[in-house]
Amino acid sequence: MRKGEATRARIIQEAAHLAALRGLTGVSLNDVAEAVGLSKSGLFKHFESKEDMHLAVVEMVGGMFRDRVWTPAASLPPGRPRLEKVFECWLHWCEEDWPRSGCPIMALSVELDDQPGPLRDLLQKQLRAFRRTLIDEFIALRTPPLSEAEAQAAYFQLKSFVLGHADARRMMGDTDARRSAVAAFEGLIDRTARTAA
Amino acid sequence: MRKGEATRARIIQEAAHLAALRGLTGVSLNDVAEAVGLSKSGLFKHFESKEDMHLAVVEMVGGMFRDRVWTPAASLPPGRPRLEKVFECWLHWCEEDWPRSGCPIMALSVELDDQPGPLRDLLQKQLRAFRRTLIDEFIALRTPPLSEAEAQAAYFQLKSFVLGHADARRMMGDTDARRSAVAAFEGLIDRTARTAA
DNA sequence: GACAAAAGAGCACGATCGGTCACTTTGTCA
DNA sequence: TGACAAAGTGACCGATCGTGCTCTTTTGTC
Repeated sequence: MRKGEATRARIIQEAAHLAALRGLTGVSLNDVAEAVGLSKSGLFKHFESKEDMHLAVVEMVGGMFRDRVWTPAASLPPGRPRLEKVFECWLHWCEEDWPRSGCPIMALSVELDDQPGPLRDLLQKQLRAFRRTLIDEFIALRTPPLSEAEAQAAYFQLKSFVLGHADARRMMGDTDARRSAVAAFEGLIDRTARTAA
Repeated sequence: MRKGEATRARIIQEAAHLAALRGLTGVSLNDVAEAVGLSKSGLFKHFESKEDMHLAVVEMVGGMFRDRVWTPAASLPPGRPRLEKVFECWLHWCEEDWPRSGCPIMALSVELDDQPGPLRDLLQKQLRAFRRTLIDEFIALRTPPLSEAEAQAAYFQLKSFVLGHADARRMMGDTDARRSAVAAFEGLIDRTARTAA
């Protein structure tokens, strides 16, 4: 029981890393087995099928994201402190927690966004929950509170800057990506917090 | 000679569409052959290998992007008119030119960003050229002209909003994605054009 | 209308894909 | 410590992968 859970976690971790690198489609069970030091048939003691493993990957990555990006901010006061912490942790997640591969959630999003099915549904559910959380945080950024529409617009830009940061850094090799993203975000926060009473 | 070029173009077109849907890795030569109504061995009269076909796809998509997004703007006056036209055409490219699959360049970017090789190099070259063009356009947005750093920052945000638009629309099913993107972009242009003399 | 070249079909190859099964080894707990 | 389930292995399955080969059909040219 104990041993099994540990190797299962290792499998998921390796699969997530490889999937972030080459996409779910680009990773075979053999690749994962080799990376984790197991025989291919050994994997099937932990997962019923490849798709079952994919689901575990999405779930694990979603939980890890929450731990690393939201949890550190949750203990701060609502509004600006939390939002700034989330943004900082999000960039850190992309750069440091997945240094070789980039954020697996972004890779999975692009890969799954036009492939209906339980995998896409699970990812979507997690993303929607996080989005809701951050929109509420934007609402609390100002007194009087932001309208739902204003907060949604602000979240759109926040998420855009995270995506832009990843694109600039990874695809364009832009070493100033973080600076650009932080500057854009600070401008957004300033404008949003300052808008007419 | 003539006939061959036509089918070659059809192959590339189908391959690009399928690759935008499922990624280059997720598309087999059989898939492409079937989509274009050809036998698998027939493909090899037009391409030496799968990677050769991938290169043709990247090149063709890059040229098409330039035609659909930059060319319509190039005939307008420099600065704001061109930038607004580019942004509009870019969203149109994502939504209408690739309605089922989404923009293939974004899909390819995420798939290739950590896979060194001629494919990634070619894509990067095209993206860098376009980026340079738009940065120059931002520089011309205002008198006195924007500094290189200011223009780079503005381009970072423009590209971010395009990425955010695709993510919101395709992954999150946000039907207001275009409105959010346009609003964010207009804000960016206004602020950038207005900054201190 | 002959004819070379181009376009494409059909088949077969070795490798690898996801997955199954019978078996051995290892860990857990009474 | 002994028993029994869990963990892990290796051989193997049918299907599909990218690619080469030979052959037929189509196309453009003189």
